[in-house]
Amino acid sequence: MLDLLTIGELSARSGVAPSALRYYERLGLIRADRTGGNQRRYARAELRRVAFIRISQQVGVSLDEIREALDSLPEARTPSPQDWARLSASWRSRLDDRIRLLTRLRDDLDGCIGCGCLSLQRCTLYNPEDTLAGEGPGARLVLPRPTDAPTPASSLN
Amino acid sequence: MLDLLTIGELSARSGVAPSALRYYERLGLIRADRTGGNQRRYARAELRRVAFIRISQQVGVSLDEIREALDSLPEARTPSPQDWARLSASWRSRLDDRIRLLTRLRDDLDGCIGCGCLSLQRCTLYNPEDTLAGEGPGARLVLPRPTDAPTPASSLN
DNA sequence: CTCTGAGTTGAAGTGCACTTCAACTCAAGG
DNA sequence: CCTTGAGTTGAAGTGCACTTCAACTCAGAG
Repeated sequence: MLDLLTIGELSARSGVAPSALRYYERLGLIRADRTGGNQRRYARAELRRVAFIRISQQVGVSLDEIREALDSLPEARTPSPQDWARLSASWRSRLDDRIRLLTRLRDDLDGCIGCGCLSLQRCTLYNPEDTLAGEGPGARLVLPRPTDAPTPASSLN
Repeated sequence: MLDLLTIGELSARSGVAPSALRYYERLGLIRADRTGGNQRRYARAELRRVAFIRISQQVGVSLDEIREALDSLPEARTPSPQDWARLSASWRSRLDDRIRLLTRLRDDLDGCIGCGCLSLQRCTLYNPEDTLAGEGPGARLVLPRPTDAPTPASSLN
């Protein structure tokens, strides 16, 4: 059966606010059919896209990159489990990197904070070389490299 | 020797842009003396504060919370290594939570994405119980909301 | 048919963490 | 003294990910 969802239903089932769903649609991350009265109707497959979006955000991926990833899904048919697995696998090294960074941070935190090494940029804790993009408002784990400051490498000379 | 740093020097040594340092000062995260000509001069101890700020950001803490934590440092004397250790310890459970979440995400990613469970809110991957506060639309799925974490101020006194 | 709740739009607003800008002063070398 | 680079300010701008708003229409129950 076709079983199309209203925006309210998709919101309730995904836990994502209707305004966010409309925003995602504007960015091209999800799509909706329209009724005669111009209301959105979502295929059930969109639920999976929304799930993928939210999970990807947790990995630290921007909506723009998520859109690129979603664009690689087949348009003709409903994506298969394999299609989704391929996509999720592409985030995996990113996830690994982030876990590594946070683990190192945790293991070094007590021993390192307060000691002299924190004054220096060469401390691995302070200056992780695998800096990643931001994660969204309020949840930024690793900040983008400041642009008008000298790079750490050069400034230590 | 007192060895005060200019904003440019602090920027170079910390890797943080001068504009960001001024911003931190406005928020009350760091402080500076002034020369007769109104230029900022930073004590060396500020370098450690900046380091703490950047590390804390990587843990996922907002500047506002970092300010609260820094406010708990002794004002009269230069903070000791123990003072810093106490502060860093307060981020630790947060870091643990974050690592746990990402690890689960990584371990479940391949197996779970694409399967039917992603359509459901009860999927642990999609809807980790330790981060979901509300249930209405607009409820953030994962962006770390420190509802359970002890506030730095209370936990440190 | 009426009523109400759910949906529609574009535009503007929010919050965070900064950055950029213009217009200006200061500090240090030659 | 002059020049240049570094520093100063408040105000405004940026980018992301949304949310809120006003004004409106639609869909389904009674």
